[in-house]
Amino acid sequence: MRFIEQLPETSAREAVARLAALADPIRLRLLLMIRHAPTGEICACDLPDAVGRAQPTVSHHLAVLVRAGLVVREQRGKWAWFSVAEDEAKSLDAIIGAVVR
Amino acid sequence: MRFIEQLPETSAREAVARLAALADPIRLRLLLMIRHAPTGEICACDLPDAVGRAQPTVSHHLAVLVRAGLVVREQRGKWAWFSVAEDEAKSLDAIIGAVVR
DNA sequence: CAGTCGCATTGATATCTGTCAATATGTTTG
DNA sequence: CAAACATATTGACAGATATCAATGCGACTG
Repeated sequence: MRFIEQLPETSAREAVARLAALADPIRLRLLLMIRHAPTGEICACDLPDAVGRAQPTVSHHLAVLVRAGLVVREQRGKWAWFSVAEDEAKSLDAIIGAVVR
Repeated sequence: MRFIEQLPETSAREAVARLAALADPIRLRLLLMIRHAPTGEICACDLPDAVGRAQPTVSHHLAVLVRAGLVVREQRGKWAWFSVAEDEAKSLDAIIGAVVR
């Protein structure tokens, strides 16, 4: 582990971006629902009701998670399915375990 | 590990608060400097120069870290010293290790 | 005890973010 | 292909946040 002062700008920005993506209650809930889904993925159609936000709001939050590279979107027919990015699963579990009491 | 949907409101809020405290480039740098300081603590007097921000700005960010419970402030004579909260060190290392590439 | 020094607080401002209504886009189905 | 449906995008707005100059407040020091 290097000091962040020595990290290239882009790595520091990406680290903050990942943290910022998690630092919202709705996104954290979305991410945990996806992470713990029995099949490993969740249909976007279920999410607005699940988190109590309007459809565009959920879409926005999902876009943030995808843009941060934490979540992957797959269109399957009419529906969009979201799963945790494979190479992020370990990191996410570590972060969540460290941050949730 | 419980699902966050089942967590009491306050725990969810605290989790997000810890993440939000880290989700800023200046605060992340401050925290890493404190965490990696040879003596385990750093004098506030060195920080504005170290991160390239004005003194009130740094004071503000330090206050955020303290309020989130990640960092402890100790007044020693004229100077204020900051160290990582003892019970947060492990969690912080886990988070930082998972988020910094 | 008056002056200086270190840091916090206040106030002002610009930018960012979460939210939803309205609308657009793309997919399925009749 | 037209209608219906699922999701994304746009636009608007309120609230949060990062920043610094100015100021306040303790604590040392001469």
